[in-house]
Amino acid sequence: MIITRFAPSPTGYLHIGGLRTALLSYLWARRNGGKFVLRIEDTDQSRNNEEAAQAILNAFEWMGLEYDGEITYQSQRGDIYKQYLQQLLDEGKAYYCYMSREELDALREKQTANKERPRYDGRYRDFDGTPPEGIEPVIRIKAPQEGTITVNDGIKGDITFNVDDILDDFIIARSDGAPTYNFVVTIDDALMGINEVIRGDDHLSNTPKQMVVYKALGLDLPKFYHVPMIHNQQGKKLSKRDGATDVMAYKEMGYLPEALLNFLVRLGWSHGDQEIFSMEEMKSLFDPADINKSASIYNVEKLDWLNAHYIKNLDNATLATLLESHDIYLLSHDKREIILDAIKERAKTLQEMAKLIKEILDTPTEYDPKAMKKAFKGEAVSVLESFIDKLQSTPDLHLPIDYHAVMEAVVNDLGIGFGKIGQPLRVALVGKLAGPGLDNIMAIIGVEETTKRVENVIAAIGEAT
RNA sequence: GGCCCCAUCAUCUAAUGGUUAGGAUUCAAGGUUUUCAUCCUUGCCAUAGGGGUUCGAAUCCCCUUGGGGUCACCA
Repeated sequence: MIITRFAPSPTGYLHIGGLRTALLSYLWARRNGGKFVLRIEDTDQSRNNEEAAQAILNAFEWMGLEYDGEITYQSQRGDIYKQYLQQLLDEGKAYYCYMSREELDALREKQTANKERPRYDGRYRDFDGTPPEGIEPVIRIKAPQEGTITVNDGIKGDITFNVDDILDDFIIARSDGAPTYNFVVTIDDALMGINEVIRGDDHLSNTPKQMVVYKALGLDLPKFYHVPMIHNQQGKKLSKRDGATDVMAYKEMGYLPEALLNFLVRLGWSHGDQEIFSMEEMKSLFDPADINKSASIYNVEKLDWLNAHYIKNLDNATLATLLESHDIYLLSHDKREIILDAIKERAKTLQEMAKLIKEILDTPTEYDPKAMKKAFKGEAVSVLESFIDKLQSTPDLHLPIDYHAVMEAVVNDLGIGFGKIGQPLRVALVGKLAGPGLDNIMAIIGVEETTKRVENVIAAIGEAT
């Protein structure tokens, strides 16, 4: 059975790049009927906090990503790590190193000055003398000192490192006894039965180290997939300065989870010419082996297009529910269907939808001067007056077609084109020259409010002249 | 700087030795729409450069250039 994982360190919110590797791991597990587990890497006490872990969970919930089993917290597994640390010590595969930070720094400085690679020189590797006083030792692992290590990556193929270029006896436990990242990741992945690791390729250089730990512990290696990074417009790794990187910020901006997931799965992966993927399709089609080797640039325009697509295809009840977090309450509004049908093809985000709905529901408080100038030349005022008369004298106005009939009657009576009434009426209703169909707007706000808005604009024209 | 990775339209990608290099987003034009948006049609735009191998190269090899990642008692 394939078991994948997502292992964030809770130092803040869930990052969009993290969400992507989580999604890919999730999809691959689901496609294979395997498991997708979650591990919180909270070993660094000073940087972690509970809110951050909760924020990650919230984002998972919003996205609809379900993990299997219980969450593993590294902070609760100290005893396990100690046990394996002791095992390596007992087997002579790791050792105490009494070098002080100052000595280490000095060594590194000297090496850098000599244009050598900064590395630990192994001075305590075979030490059996009396340890110096007053030094709390770190534990280092005996890493191979020659030869090569090859990572068999499922995306990039075989990558061979020269041990001499990249390794030294790296620290697996700090002087306070706390185990380090490359050590605990290995133990956890192995103990949790994770056999397929899908992670960002910024981890590629960690992999040889982790392989050293796997080997020392006699554990089976998982299959690795190192997914290329997401870059910003400048071609650099996406960072906080690049705008929205917090997954939950997308909720606030009015993006739908399905749009964001669809967008992320298509970054670096494709299936023929298909652009739209439902969750079910992703689960049955995604394969990490098909991921591109190159980094991809994060491009909001495609996300906007996808989001608009998903909004258009959402049913109105769901839409109304979602809009409540954007201060629009339509669930029991009697014109709900007309409103949403009129708006949902015009917005890229829920936030934008909310704005457009407010523009219809709220009486305009100001008029775009350019629109006024353009709409109110010639007989516009008297056309509007005729329209109001007709409106008042027509009974049973409910649906958009009813209002449309009134407009039609007026243009026929006066022998004018639709534009002659459409433009001034539009300015009266929403204050500008763009927006949904006039018949829809009037059906939503009703005869009384329509009349009021027309009277308002006529009054405003009177003031202006 | 050492090591590693990468390279097809502006962007996301397809084409696993033979295609007029395809699709999508963006942009532009036209149509539909009283307007705007949607939608439909059309258009613009790419194999980084140089050498090989081959009847034939975006595809395989080498070099160059460019970009990225990583080098902690962080994760």
